[in-house]
This record gives sequence, C-alpha cells and structure tokens, in this order.
Amino acid sequence: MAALEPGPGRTRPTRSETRRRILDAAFTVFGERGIAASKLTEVAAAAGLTKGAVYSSFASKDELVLALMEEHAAHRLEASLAGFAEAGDGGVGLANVAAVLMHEMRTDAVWHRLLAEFFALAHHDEHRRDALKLRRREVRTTIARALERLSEGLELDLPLPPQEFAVILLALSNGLAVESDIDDEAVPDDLLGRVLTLIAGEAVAKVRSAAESVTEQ
Amino acid sequence: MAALEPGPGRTRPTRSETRRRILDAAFTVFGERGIAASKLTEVAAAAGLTKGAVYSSFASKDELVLALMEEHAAHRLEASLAGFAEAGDGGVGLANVAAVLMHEMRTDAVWHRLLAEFFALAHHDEHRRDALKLRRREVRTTIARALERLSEGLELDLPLPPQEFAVILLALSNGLAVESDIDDEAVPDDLLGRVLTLIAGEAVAKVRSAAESVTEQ
DNA sequence: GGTATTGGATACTTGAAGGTATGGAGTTGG
DNA sequence: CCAACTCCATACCTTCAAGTATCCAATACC
Repeated sequence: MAALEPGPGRTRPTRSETRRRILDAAFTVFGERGIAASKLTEVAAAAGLTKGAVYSSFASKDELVLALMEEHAAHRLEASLAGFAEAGDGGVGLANVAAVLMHEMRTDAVWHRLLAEFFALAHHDEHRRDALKLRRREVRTTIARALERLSEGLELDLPLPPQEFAVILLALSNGLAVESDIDDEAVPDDLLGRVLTLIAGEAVAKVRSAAESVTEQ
Repeated sequence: MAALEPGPGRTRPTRSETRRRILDAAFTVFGERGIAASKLTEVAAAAGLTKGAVYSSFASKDELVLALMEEHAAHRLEASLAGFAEAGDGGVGLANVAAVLMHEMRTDAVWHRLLAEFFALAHHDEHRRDALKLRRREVRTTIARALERLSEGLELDLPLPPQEFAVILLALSNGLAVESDIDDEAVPDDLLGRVLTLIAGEAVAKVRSAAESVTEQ
C-alpha cells in the first residue's frame, strides 16, 4: 500500500492516481470479503480515502466492479500470453504453458475467486451476460491463435481444434484453481503439466525431449 | 411446482412437506437471482409461503443456504456415481463417464452456478471453509474409489493416481460447466469425452473397441 | 493573483432486507 | 371436546450500506 505519492510539486493526487488507488484497494477488499459482502466504505478506507472519493470516480458500486474486472482480466490475459510466448521460444512447449498457468493459479488465487463470483453475478443480468459472452469468445480466440502459433513453431499437431483446446485450457486451469483454492494439497504443482502431456500424447513427448536436448543448455 | 398436496385427511402440510417446498423454492430462486441477491421473501413467495414459514424451518438465511447445498450436493454425487456404475457395467468405460458428466452439466447448469457462488461465499468464513475442505476430500475419495473399481472392472490402467484423476475430473467438469454456462456453443457435447479419451490414451481405445465388440448388441 | 473549476470529505437520507414478536388457525392427546 | 401445542401469517423493528447534497480546499486558467 506504499502511498503512490503525488507527483512532484503537488499536494494533491491526480484523478488517475486516485482511480488507481481505489481499484487496487477494491481488488484487495473484494478478494478478502467477496464482492457482494464488501462495503464501499471499506474499499475507500483501504485506499486511504472516503466513500465520496469513490463516488467521484465511479458512478456506482457496479461500475467499480465492472471496471476492476475488465482491467484485471486484460492484464491476466496479457501476462498469460507473454508466458506462452516464452514457453514457445525454445521452451518445452505445452509443458511450459502448463507451468505458466499453474504459477498464475497459485499466485493469483484471489483473482480466480473474484472471477468466479463475478461470473455468477454477471449471469443474472441480460446485458452483462451478453457482454461477458462476447468477451469470453475473444479470449478463447486469442488463446487459440497463440496455441496455433505455438504448435507451428514446434511443428507439433494439436490433438484438438485450437478453439476447443483453448476451452479445455480455460476450463482446466479455472477448475484446478478452484480446487486448489479449496484445498491446495489436492493439486500437485505438476498435475496440469502431466495432464496436458497426456492430452497431447507422444507428439509433445517427442518435442519435449528434442527441446530439452537443445535448451537444457 | 405441482402443489405437493397435504396428506389424506389433512388441511395443513406437515413440517417436512413445508421444508421441502422451501428448499425447492430456494433452489429455483437462488438459481435465477443468485444466492446473495435473493431475498428470503422471494423464496418464501415462490414456495407459496411467507417469511415466517422460512424462519420457522430454518434459523437464518445462512442455514437455509447450507441445508440446500448439503442436500443437493449429496444428490448430485449419488446420481453421478450411479451413472459411473452403469458406465462400467458393459459400457465403454471413461467415455461413458464423460457422457454422464456432460449430461449432468447440461441439465444442471443452475446447480453448477450455485456451487460456484457457494464456493466463493464459503471461502470467507473460517469454519465453513474447513467444512467444505473436508467434504471435498470425501467427494474426491469417493470418486477415486469409483474410478478404481471402474478401471479394475475394465482391466485398464489409469494414467494417473486415482485421487489425481478425480481432481482432474472435478476440475474439468466444473470448468466446462462454467464455460458452457457462459456460452453453450463453446462446449460441444462430445468434447469432454474426447479429452478423457486423449488423457487415458490407447488404453481406453483398446478397451473401448473390445467393449464395443461385446456390447454392440 | 484572482476567479472558475474540480475533487474529495462530511453529514445526511432512504430503502431494503434480515430478523423478531405475537396471535390465531389447525392438530394432537386425553 | 377441551386443553396444550405447533406452525405459519402478519406486523413490526433494526440495522446497515448505497447513494446524495453540500461545502471546502487545492488546482487550473486567464
């Protein structure tokens, strides 16, 4: 929470600084208490501000929630794709993709929990549900494209159409995140990796050993 | 909603009849509006009763939610295991397990949504979280045992330890349920089956063709 | 530097939902 | 058939969080 000091020669934070503080605080508080159970006053307090500040930057609690999810989801996707790209560049392919996802899942359990609650919330609102559907399609397509690039780079045939593989990847990593959030001992670190290897079969195994002989340095 | 008539020679429902009505109504309303967003008055109204009736049968909203989840979860697990057993008796093994799960997922999307919201809610309460953790372990163990029986019956080696396979099964089916709930076109009916087949590899393929030659009429 | 503007603190209103108290109709036992 | 009891409807209370109105002080602009 280290302050995010106002710019030089300013005693007052800029609008966007305040907005940031509120979003960060919202992430923390929502993650601890849950979205529905969180009061805007708590969020404001966690940001070192008051409710007035929140309503000055966001029209309503709903708007704050939406803004937060939208922003954070974008970040997450970006980070994952970056991880994928690295995995492709001389990594061991899907096994590294698994490692990336597993790491995200561990370090960002809070986010997965928020996402789950948000999905549930969004479902009960017509417009929000449609928006989520579209957004989700974009995400799947983006992931599918990344997988295609990855498989081409590794000269490896995916055992499923990219779109479907993307769905599986999303479902598995979300599902495992939930299970490990409930009981972390239930999900060994390398489980996702092993499963993906099984799914992709010998194709990956071949590529893996090839890649290892190259990169194991 | 078809009334659940009072017993013969009675103008007033018994306690357990009322309890049932309330639980059923709660399932419906929670499913439509979400747990947090549902008012007890709505639940009561949906049951053709009033709030007083609810508080006469359940100590609090929380208790109602807990009772509902506990009961319904037990039903679901039972139903799934029954499906597994059938799948084992001369079926095509894991492929049929997948069919069972997929069917449940389609016909019980509401339940999966409730479950997701409940997980999120439960996480913020110490005792409830621990209880959920224990319960979840039991579920995993039960499934793991069922899988072992299944694999023994089919003389098929599971590609993962039963406990881990159980986790994967839970994660995949929950994850896919979420995705298909957001966008049903994203999850083809046979996707889970194909993935499980990939995971279990040739072992299943072998057994499948063997089983088909036996059971194909 | 003075004036308009903006951002956020304070104090208030409001509505809604969880929970309670009580009475009365239905039920059971003697 | 009457007394004790049970269960639910009605009416009420209380709490509490979202949202609003207003004012003060720090900025921006001329």
